[in-house]
Amino acid sequence: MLDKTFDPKTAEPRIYQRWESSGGFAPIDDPAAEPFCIVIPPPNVTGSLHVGHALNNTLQDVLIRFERMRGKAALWLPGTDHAGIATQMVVERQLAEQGNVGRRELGREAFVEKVWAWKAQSGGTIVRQLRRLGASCDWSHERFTLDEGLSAAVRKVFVTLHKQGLIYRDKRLVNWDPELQTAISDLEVEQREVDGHFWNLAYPLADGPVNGIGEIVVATTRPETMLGDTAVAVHPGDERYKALVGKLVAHPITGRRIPIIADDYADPEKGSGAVKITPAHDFNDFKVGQRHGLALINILDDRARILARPEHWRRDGDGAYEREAAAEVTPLGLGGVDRFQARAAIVAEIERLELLRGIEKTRHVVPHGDRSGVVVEPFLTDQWYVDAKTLAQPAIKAVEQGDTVFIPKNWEKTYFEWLRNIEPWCISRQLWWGHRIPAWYGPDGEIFVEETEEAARQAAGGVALRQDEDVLDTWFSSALWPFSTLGWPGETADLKRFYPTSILVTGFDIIFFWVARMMMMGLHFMDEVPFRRVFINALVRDERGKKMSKSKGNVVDPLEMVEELGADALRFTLTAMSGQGRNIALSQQRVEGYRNFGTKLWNAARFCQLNECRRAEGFDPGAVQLTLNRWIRGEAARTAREATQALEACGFDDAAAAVYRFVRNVFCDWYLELAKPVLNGADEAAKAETRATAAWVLDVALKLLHPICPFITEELWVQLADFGAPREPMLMTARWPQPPDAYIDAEAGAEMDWLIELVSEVRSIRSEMNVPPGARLPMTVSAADETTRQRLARYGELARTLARLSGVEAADAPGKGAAPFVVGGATYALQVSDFVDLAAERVRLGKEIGALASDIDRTAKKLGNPDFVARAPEEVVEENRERLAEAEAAKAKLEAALQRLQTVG
RNA sequence: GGGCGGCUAGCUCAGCUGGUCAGAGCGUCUGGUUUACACCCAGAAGGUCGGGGGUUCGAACCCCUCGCCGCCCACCA
Repeated sequence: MLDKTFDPKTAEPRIYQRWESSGGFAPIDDPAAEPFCIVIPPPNVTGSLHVGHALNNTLQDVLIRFERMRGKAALWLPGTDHAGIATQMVVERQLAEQGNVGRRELGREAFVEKVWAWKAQSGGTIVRQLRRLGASCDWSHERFTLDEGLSAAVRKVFVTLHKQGLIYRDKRLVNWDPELQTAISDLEVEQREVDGHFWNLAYPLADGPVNGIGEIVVATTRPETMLGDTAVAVHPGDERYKALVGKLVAHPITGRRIPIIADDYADPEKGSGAVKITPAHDFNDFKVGQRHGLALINILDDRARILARPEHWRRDGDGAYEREAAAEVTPLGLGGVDRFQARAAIVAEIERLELLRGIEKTRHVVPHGDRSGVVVEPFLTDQWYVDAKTLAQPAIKAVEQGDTVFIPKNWEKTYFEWLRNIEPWCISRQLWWGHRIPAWYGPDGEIFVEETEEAARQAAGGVALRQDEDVLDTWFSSALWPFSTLGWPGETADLKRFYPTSILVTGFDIIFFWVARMMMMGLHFMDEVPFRRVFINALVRDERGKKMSKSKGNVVDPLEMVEELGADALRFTLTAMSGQGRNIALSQQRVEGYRNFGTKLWNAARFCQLNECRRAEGFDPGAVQLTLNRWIRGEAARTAREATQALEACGFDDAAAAVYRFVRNVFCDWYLELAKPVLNGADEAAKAETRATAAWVLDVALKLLHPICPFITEELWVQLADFGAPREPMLMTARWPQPPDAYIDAEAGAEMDWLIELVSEVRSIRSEMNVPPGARLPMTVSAADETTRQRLARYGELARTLARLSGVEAADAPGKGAAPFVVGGATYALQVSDFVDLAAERVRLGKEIGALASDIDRTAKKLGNPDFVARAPEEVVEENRERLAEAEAAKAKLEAALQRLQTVG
């Protein structure tokens, strides 16, 4: 016998153990089976499971379990990401907390060893948590972005792209994070709005006033960058400054003579119309500098402190840079001073020189590093770039053609927008944790890009080489994930079988970071999209629509919920709430509700067990006789169809709602209740059929629920293994139900609907009339049509039980002190005379009649409109006619009843 | 500045290609020892579908407009 309740805390880990040791997570070894593959969005190896992971992985597991049960060779390929910057930062922080020497003092090798140690120590956490959630990943396929195979793939891709000219080294401005002291990509820059100032600075003309103009005023929010100014620009059409173009100004601080140039970039509408040009510290100015052949003066070191000796660079016609001997020494003793202190010092100096022409407060957006949170500097360095523009073209085309489809589709717009405006991707990072760039430098700075040091040495003719110090952006290896994890560059059976993968499930926040780049790399190296569909799941947020984050303290810990209420309950909640394109606000109450649902299911199974509802050998649901059983078999078929279609279309919430409703509101609320009299009755044949049907329906329900709440369903499946005819030993690998549509029996459906309506109507009146629950009431039927008479003959007994009636008698009209109501083709009257408050009853009838009257009114008006009758489809018109007739009949009956009540009263 | 999404019962949300679409869950209220389940059962209340205009025989659903809210991209004169 089943226990009273299911205890997820002890049962779930036990069940998971059984699944895992069964080998059932691996794809079935049947060459004929259709492959279905999902690669997991690899979480940070040292991370832990948050609600977003819980949602994302629940949905993947639902799909994998669904397809596995449908007989496909389902592979859910798990793994983790080394997460370069994030992990390195964690370990650095840890070193600091423990009072150890820092990364640089420790040295590269020792530091990387520390990171591996940290990975060994905490790397298992998230994987354990995924298991706790019930994720049916094939752990034998687990990969890590820094493992040997994936590292080989990274080297191969890098070298190949380099040889194809799609990866190159370039000196240009990058987003530089002075805290982490590394370049970061555009995507890792976060624009934050902050308070700031416009400082209006006067630059005196170097050779005296022109046309009476002695100075030119520029505005800046970053006065310290003026140390790197190499021009002042005005708009070519700006009459005010026309005469000044070509003249020189004297740099207020350094005295350097710099030209006034004409360039469209200067906006006459903004400020004074003149703008200082600092090519080495501003992306726009960089372009202006290129157009005008300006020198670039780098004034910052890699921690964004002012250089004592600025670096002067000049670009020749081939785009090569040449360092000019720096004549200048940074004035005012600013060498080595922090950028913000320098800013204050410069402003003070300008003020002292009486060249400050005003300060305005402003709010403006300033780029910050998304990891470090500090202000990012445009910084002139040598970095490796991917020619993303070229790789993007096939990626755009593939989605345009529908080779890969986004769900919901509108995310394609976001995808296109980014790819069509893509910039070169800076992939080198000045970090130590990651894939070291496979490039070596010869004594004269020649570059050799090869997969191994040995190959590079050979290419170099055997001279001593020095490997590039930098590592690759984490997302570089992530971009290869769909094929590198399947064994590429080896020509493995997995790769052949499972690439392209079936679907990617991820959040919209990494469409650029990850999805687009996987598309680019997948198409380039595999000549085929990496996945057929991309499902963008909702983002879990707090109640204010804010992203959950540790710093805000609004984080819900999914594992706490799992511990308290079970993984099934959390999974059901997330699945049911996963409506597309929406945010999910997780509430404890909601999860409790689904925990309760699990208990409900458990008890339904217990009921079946108590009533000897064993699976019958050779049972054919298509052959059942009883209306009740024909009805529930049809409802089960309909639900199976709904759930299947919903899951095929990633309608997770629809699937969850369909099976929930079926189990709770159909099977438990009505079928089992209606079955009770049969099960307790004397008709042995009916009893046997009902028992077999109930057992069959329960199994169907367990199967349909399994992808969403795998634990409790598996437990019931196993505990009922010996309860009747044998079936598959494990639910996880049992076959998904596909009851034929022929099981749907319209006649049985109509009769049960009628019975349900009749019982509900009686219950409603009893409640409204405050009839004591225990009281059995007589009911009369009048003006019953043939159908009703037949149905009453068949189900009167059932109705009596469920509605707690003492009897159902035919009568000419509702009797005195009776509460009338209309269902189908008859008027019923519940004898509530002992309890009824006549006034209340009049009110009730009045309300009913009123509702019918307004419905009649609306419908009649519609039908009275010649345009409606003429233009609306015939079936819609007919539907309205029927509706009107029914409402009018019902209203007439109730009015007659009310009339009688009046005279009695 | 460009773009996207949202605004439907107290709360969180379903409502696909316009015609039973005004719904669900939770919460609230009322009443319940019907032998599967109080993690339960039965019943009820509650919304002029953000405002305005338009198209249509007919609009929560299409168009325009306004108003909030959120997000993404760009932007340090």
